[in-house]
Amino acid sequence: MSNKYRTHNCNELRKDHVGNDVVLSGWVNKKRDHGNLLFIDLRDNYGITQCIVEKENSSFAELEKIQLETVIKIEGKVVDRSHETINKEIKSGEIEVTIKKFKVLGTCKELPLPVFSDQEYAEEIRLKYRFLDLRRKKIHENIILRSKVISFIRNEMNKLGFLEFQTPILTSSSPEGARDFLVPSRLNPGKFYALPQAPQQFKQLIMVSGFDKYFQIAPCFRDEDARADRSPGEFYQLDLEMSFVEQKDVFDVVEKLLIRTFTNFSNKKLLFNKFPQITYKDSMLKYGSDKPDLRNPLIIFDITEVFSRKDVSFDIFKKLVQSGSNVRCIVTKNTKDKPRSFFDNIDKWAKEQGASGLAYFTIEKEREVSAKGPVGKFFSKESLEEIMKKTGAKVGDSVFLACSKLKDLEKITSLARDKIARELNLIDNDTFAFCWIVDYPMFEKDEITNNIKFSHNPFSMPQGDIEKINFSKPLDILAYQYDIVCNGVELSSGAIRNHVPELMYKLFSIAGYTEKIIDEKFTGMINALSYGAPPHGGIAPGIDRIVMLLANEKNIREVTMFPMNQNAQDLMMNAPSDVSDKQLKELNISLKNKK
RNA sequence: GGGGGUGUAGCUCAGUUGGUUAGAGCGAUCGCCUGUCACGCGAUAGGUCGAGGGUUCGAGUCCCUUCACUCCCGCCA
Repeated sequence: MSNKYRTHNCNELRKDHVGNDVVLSGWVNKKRDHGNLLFIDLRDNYGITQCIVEKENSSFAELEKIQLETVIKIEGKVVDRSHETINKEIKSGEIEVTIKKFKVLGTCKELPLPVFSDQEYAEEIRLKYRFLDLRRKKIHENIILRSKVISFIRNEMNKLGFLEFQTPILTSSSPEGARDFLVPSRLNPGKFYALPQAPQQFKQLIMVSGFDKYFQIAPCFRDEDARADRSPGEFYQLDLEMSFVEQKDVFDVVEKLLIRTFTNFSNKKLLFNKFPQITYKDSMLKYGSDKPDLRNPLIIFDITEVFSRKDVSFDIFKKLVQSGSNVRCIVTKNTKDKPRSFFDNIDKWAKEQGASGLAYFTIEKEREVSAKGPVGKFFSKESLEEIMKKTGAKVGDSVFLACSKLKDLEKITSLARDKIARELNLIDNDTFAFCWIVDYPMFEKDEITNNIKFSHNPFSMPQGDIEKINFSKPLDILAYQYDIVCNGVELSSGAIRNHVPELMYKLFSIAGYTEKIIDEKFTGMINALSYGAPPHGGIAPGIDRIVMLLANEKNIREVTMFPMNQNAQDLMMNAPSDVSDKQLKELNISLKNKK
């Protein structure tokens, strides 16, 4: 491509072009002014070309004063650089362009933040001037990576026989799940659309419509509070659904896709080429979480039973155990020589996390096995041997113990597992460890109300023979519901769906929904399932988190072009904002507390 | 809704036990400089120390309130 702005881009000229007259356009990345000789690094999306102008040139004075980040067009000749002046850092470093003429295409005011700099700077200013921030190398490359990953995934999905469809953005609010974003309807006063939290019902309807395999890079909207790995408001999923499949068929497709994507875009090793499948129950016990980081070799063991032994005199824990608490522990290998401060810091850290601390002891053996450390004296030789048998701990290892009610216990041991591994440097940052978490329970008990509620997706298929499910023990019902986790990051969840209307009514009734409510709230779905629905299932991996892992970023805003801040405000566009009285009137809305 | 961290020049930061006129680097402006690539050298401008209140002879520093940003908990089928 050659036009009045450029004959080449800023990463195109090489030794072969020496002698050519060229036109380049781009941003003034950097100037180096030697008084009678001026270097200008001209930058565009593709790279940098060093341009040079000498005092004799009539443009010299003007170029010398030009503000960084001004957009200019230069006309000049490509010249060879002498051997000593070659810059190996840039691809065009063997040549430079002597400027004959130049023209300012876009002026630039004094910059609120430096573009050419590796400095970190305040989020607020970055978001307000996102267009400047996005010029910076790191984030510019992240956004390009994101584009490439999405395009690669599209291509792979097409190859796997999936069809891409768009689903509505203005849809109906649903009673389950996160808080909805609502959109008032002008033509239907007093009624609201909701933005989709996911195209869940639509993708199932697509299956009922007979399309067999669907995918979409789908925007999802949930009005929940932000986290480092969670944008407020909106995010993207690779939403996919397949008909006439079992769980393993979904797994095959997704494993194939993720392995291809991750090997294509990262040099990190995959710890497992076949993703291990861990049941929810096992994961909660061994890792204290349903999103375990399997790069971390530490495992949590339940040793509650040990605290009913007569030869254990750890009375605080024993009393707690009697009142229904559990004891779980983490064993660290060969840590007998770690300084006291190592253990105490972890105990102190645990207290900061809101736990009552982490007790610890180290197993030693002179004549016989004994435990050293503040609580070591409470354990007899035999009780230690039982712990060693249960946990695989050996002489020289240390045992960290926590005791509390199950939910708190899972939380603190999960955090401790991560903390201790980081302290001991046990996590290999150059690997990706994927796994499936499977066999989620269909229901759980609401801790506050004590009511039975859906633990995940209410449209999931319960496991087992439908005729034989024992609905009187809902908490024992497992679902064909699964998550993918990578390096402790929850990448997606999915399920084989319940396509049997009678079963759906039954399950919803357990969670407290009458037939009338279901008919009202899930009209489209329940209706569709009554007209010949195929068995189907799917999953929806989070695009943003995939790109985060590939870009090695801890914050989702580093892979999002125009993110909102933690308070769900777009500082660049000034959203959300006030609207006119006319707009409100049209929508039949009056504000309760107007400023 | 709750807890932690941060807030000093356009940007990144320093600022001791509360003590004189609040500093540095980058950027900006002006000057010098022909081989740099984080060019170099010299000078100048630039401050509501987030805001408000309090303690004190005296507050960037201590206390209270509040705002903004951020991390976490809750929340996220």
